[in-house]
Amino acid sequence: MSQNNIRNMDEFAALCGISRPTISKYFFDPNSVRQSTRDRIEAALKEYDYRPNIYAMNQNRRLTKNIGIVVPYLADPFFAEIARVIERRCIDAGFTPTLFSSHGDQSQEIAILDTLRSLRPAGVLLAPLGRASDKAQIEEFCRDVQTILFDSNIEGVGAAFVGSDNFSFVSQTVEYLSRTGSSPCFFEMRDPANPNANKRRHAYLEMMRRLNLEPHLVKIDGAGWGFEEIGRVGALKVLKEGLLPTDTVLCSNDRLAIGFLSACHELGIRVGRDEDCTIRLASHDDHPYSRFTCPSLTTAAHDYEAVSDHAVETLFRLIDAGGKLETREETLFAARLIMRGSA
Amino acid sequence: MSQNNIRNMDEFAALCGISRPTISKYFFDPNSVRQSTRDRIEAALKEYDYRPNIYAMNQNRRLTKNIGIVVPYLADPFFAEIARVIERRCIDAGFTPTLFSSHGDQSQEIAILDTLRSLRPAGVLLAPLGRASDKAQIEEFCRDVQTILFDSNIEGVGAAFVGSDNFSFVSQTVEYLSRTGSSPCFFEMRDPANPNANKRRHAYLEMMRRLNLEPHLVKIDGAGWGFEEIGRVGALKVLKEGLLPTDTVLCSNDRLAIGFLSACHELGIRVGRDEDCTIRLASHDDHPYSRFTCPSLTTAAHDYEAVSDHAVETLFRLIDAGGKLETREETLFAARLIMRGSA
DNA sequence: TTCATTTGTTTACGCGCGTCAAAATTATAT
DNA sequence: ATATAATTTTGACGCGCGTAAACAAATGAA
Repeated sequence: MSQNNIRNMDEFAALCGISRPTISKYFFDPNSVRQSTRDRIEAALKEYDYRPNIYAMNQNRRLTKNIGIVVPYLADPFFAEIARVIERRCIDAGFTPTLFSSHGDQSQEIAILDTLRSLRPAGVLLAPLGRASDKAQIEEFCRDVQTILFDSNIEGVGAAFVGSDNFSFVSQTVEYLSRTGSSPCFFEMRDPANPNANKRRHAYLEMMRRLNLEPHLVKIDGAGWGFEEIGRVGALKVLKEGLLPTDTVLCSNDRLAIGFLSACHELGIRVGRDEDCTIRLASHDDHPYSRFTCPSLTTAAHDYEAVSDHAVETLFRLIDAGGKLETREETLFAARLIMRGSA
Repeated sequence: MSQNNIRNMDEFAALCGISRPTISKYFFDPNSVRQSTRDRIEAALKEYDYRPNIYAMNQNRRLTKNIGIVVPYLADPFFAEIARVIERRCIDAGFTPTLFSSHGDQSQEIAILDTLRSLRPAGVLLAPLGRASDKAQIEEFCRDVQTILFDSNIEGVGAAFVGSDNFSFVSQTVEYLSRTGSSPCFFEMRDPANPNANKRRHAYLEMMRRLNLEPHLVKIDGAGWGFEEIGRVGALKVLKEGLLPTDTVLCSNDRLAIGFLSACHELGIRVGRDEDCTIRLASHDDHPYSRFTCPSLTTAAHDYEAVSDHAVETLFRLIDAGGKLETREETLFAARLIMRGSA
């Protein structure tokens, strides 16, 4: 490894014995130059460890190699996990991902889109806040920047949507709970921030209809992204006032269920399928912590990998196609039922 | 709002009726121009919503306005939370933070430092992996880039360190547990990834010595960042084999404790201070989920805000000082004992 | 009003690289 | 070997802005 005296691409090109335009071409896409020249460049690269100035690179490129990843709430390990996988895929494909979290806040989501615009990214993977999103602004953003939506859909916005099939989640849990005991009521926020919540409610109602069972919706108050606390407070109220219509509860998502379990423990109510338990509880998402709750949560799991992979892959197709897919694709992945202690 | 036809700073300057160098100055620091000109620029900014090209800006600036934030493991809500606060502070101060997670992996940590180097940031806030870090590489990085270490210290590396006072954490929990019941054993990983773990062990031993109590270390196997699972498996083994020397357990951190609780539940062991409980459990960190465990966790809380604020503030001082503080500062913040159900 | 000080203007250059067109070279196929 | 296609080189320009120096204008206190 020699001294790193190389100030610019010209000097590096001279050391390689290759012209600068070719070097430039190589850095945009290593496969765009002949194998033999690629080898020579990479040998020199190893010896002198030169790296082109990213600012100068991106200034005049039609398209940068940046990819924006936006999640609504990074403190939720679900999003942290999915962001991790997506990040990995982008890097492996030669892109530079940048991670943003809206932190559950509309103004921050808008600010992120603004920042992204000036980054001129090759593409963006956006999981919108949902109900709290300023849809007009997102729509406008998607007109300017190649964007794939994930997790939370906004009809007609973005080049494609990749997410989980909420009906698959709920149908499996409802079917399982009904088959192995009494049928569940559905525990959810009155005013859910995430549109998936609405889809899940509809799926619950539909499944109960199909199974010819009477549906019960238990709606609790609360706003924001502190779902555990909302679930805990809501469950305390419901349990104390005896408002629970069934002994089997299906939570809209795991974080609410975590709060529900906390409330049960506070009240000395045992949850699970043992004889001394009075409540069965199940949920959706397979939150990273759901296997460590007490009891561990029976839930329906996202196919993280499939969602991440397909979102990234769709974005790459979009980029390759120069920003146009024939139609706006919507891809939904099925859930996998995970049976644990709580139901 | 007019059309956004403005292609560059020259055009915007013309529309303002102000010279381009002054506009340039304004964008580097709005306070560096006279109030009256600032007003004129901002009025024009509102009307035409021009934004300078960040790539051209950063290409020739001595110092960019970028700040890198690096955490070891973003799926841990503790780091997600601290990153959120730091991000906010940076934005408010007119900087552009970029968040990176090493995902518990040395090679990724190194890759991040490499990326950061070419971003030429004004400063970096780095929480190293700890034991898994390549210290030589980090040291070299810190020589080139203004860096403040946080959470996990590396002696002598970086311009300053900001973290929590592990002795404060452990002394409070040990004192509390010993005062209100039998004295605790210390439950930890045999080979902890984080240097804080070692500090906590020493603090435990020191506190037990001071209180004239016999210390007991319970070391469990496991590697990586899946602390909950490591704690669960370790606790299962310890509990099943009757290796627990006391009925009071102090976990090195909350994530291990979450695993411990899970194991207890599996084995039908009740945890808490009620009469029918056989184990008391406490821990450290005040993990965002620790209030929702069953039972809720008695723990020692980080002063998130203080750590974040002071880290950011120290970095700003460093930047203002042109990259040199008189001495390498190490600032530790005390913990706050949070009494909950588990002990 | 006067003079020193702060602030803004003019002019001009350079940063590091993208990109283009035409020419030269190399690889591949016939 | 020759024709054709693919790749690289040469030479040159421009991107959008930072920055420096010399000068002009505005400000503010005496």
